[in-house]
Amino acid sequence: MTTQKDVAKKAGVSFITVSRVINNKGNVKQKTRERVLKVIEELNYYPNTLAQGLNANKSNTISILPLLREIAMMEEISFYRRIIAGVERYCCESEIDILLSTLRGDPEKIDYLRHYYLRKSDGLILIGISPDRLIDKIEKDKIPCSFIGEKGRPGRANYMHSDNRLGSRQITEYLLKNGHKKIAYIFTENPSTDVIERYESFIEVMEENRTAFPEEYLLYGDYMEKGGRKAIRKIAAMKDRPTAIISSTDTMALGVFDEAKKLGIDIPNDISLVGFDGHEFCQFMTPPIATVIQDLEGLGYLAAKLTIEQINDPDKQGESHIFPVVFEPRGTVKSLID
Amino acid sequence: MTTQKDVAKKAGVSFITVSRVINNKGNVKQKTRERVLKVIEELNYYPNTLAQGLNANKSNTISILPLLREIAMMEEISFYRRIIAGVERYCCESEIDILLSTLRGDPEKIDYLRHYYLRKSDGLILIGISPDRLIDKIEKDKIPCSFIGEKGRPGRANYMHSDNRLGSRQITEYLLKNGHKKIAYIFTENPSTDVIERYESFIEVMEENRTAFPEEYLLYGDYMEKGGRKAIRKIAAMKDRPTAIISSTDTMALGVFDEAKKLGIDIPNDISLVGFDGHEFCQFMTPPIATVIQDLEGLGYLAAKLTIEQINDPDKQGESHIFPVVFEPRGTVKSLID
DNA sequence: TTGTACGCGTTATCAA
DNA sequence: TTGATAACGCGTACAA
Repeated sequence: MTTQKDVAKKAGVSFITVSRVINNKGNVKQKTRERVLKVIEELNYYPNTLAQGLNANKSNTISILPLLREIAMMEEISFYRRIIAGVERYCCESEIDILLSTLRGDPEKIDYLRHYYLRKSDGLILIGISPDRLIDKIEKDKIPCSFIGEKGRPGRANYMHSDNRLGSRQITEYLLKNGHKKIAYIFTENPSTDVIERYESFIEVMEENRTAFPEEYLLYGDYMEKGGRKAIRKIAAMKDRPTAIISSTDTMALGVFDEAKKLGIDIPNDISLVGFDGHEFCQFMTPPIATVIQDLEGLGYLAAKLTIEQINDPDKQGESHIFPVVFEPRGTVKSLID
Repeated sequence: MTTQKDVAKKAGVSFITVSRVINNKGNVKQKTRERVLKVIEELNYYPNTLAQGLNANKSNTISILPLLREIAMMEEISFYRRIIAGVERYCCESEIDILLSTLRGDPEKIDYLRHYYLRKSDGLILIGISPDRLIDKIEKDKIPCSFIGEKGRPGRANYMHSDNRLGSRQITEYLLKNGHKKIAYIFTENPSTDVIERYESFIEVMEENRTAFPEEYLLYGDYMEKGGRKAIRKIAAMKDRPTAIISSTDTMALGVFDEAKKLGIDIPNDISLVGFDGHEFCQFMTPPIATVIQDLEGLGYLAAKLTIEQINDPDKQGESHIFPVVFEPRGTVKSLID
């Protein structure tokens, strides 16, 4: 391995001069600098970031930590990738590298701050992880971090999530306005914060509009297609079928969509359907599936930005942001009003 | 920050004993070990991996380096995320962390080995990156690495890719067997190695079967939906339309599919369509799009496995693997034979 | 403008 | 079984 010493020797200077050159710090005579740079090139010298990090007690990395529920693997991976793309876009500009560590297993037992303490990650971006158990340590050790998809009290951490309530409100109001009175809802087992908000907002709007929501119409899925398939089969068997279905996630909506076809149920003529998430595939279905589009890349970008700002300014307060969403009613919703 | 010294002081031992305890090396009296472990717990001590890495000149990380052509951003992100999922699955088991660094910009100017030299990544997984310019350094410095989607001469590096030739052969033979004689092909501008292989194999089979492939039927897309849309519009304007279209990628096939609908062209009754890649969305279209399914997660998993094996055994030779693919003829292909 | 001495937290080597 | 010392590569503080 080539070190500063090797470069220094060959360039006929002391190694500290080499350090000055690569960091553009201190005064180095132009001629010396050029000579050193030439030797660096010749010897294929790279500074050792481990040593730099040890010295400065920082590593110029941030860690992205998505929590993966085993059950929803591919679904979440696709979801996370878009967030990560946003993080990457910001980090690219800041010359910060990214440690990716998808977390699996029992959420109660995972050591979420491990990367900060162990790897000296300068900051953390936590996706789908509850701040409750972590916030004390974060405040105490001033850990720069952002929670995506969660809310929390103002303090050190940043919080950001999509406006699930608004999206859900828009869906529900749109369906009601179009004459739907019998609406089924596909909730999930082990719901995430996002999914809970969507459901709560749905109930709220239904109550505001004094529309009945019989228990029978509340179904549970598993985040995945399979859950949607199960749900539509249950609905198919009902005596009094709903005229519309709202699914907590696009993937379950997809399951409903595909299984309905097999059951001979016509969407939207027999039943209308709306999803939530904004997956790309929705728009290519026949008909295109109505959904709420989120700015996942934007979430990731902002998380990176705020986290890195805190790294550079340890006293910066945390921020909370709610990201706007766009409800797109598409071909899967039929108006019952002539 | 808590260091070995702090633990040592509180436990009433020298710091070297602490080191022995956390590494399970050397002899430490059981009672001392327990006392040290207790203090480690109390002080929330984590070893500093930067210091460990500096000492051992390795970092216990591997870098994933996907090359991103600007033009095909979301497409490639979706492609890469499945490979990365495979890498993660293996690394998880090996307690190795992952540095993710999506590369953008001019492929000729990117420093692909930067992570190895700078960050002391123990190994590299390069996706969609040509080995040509790198292989000398890799051999010289014995860099553990795997190229996904590329071929190369046996040596230090590992190479793995899907069996594009076989997939393409299966598609073409299937179409011919079903009576298609006029087949259009959507190739790409700036084709990747994968895409070139698919095309070459297509031509090979056409020649073997002495089937004419007029120049007019060779179209060029941009990897994306848009390319597919452009292609089908050209085809729609032809006097002598093909009876089938093979698209180099699923995403372009999707463009063909969606745009055909708008043009009033019925797939498969007017024209048959086959894609390549195995994207999930294909199966949910109406009708489902025929495609060649690849084991992307398997590619990632194997790349991680071979790379890490080389890290642990510096003299291990590189391996080459061709991954089997599965052609799934689906609803978008119509037989012309009664 | 350039150089020397020291410390970052860890592990390896040798000594007790 | 335990401890002292040196070394990993770099940057800071201070000196020349």
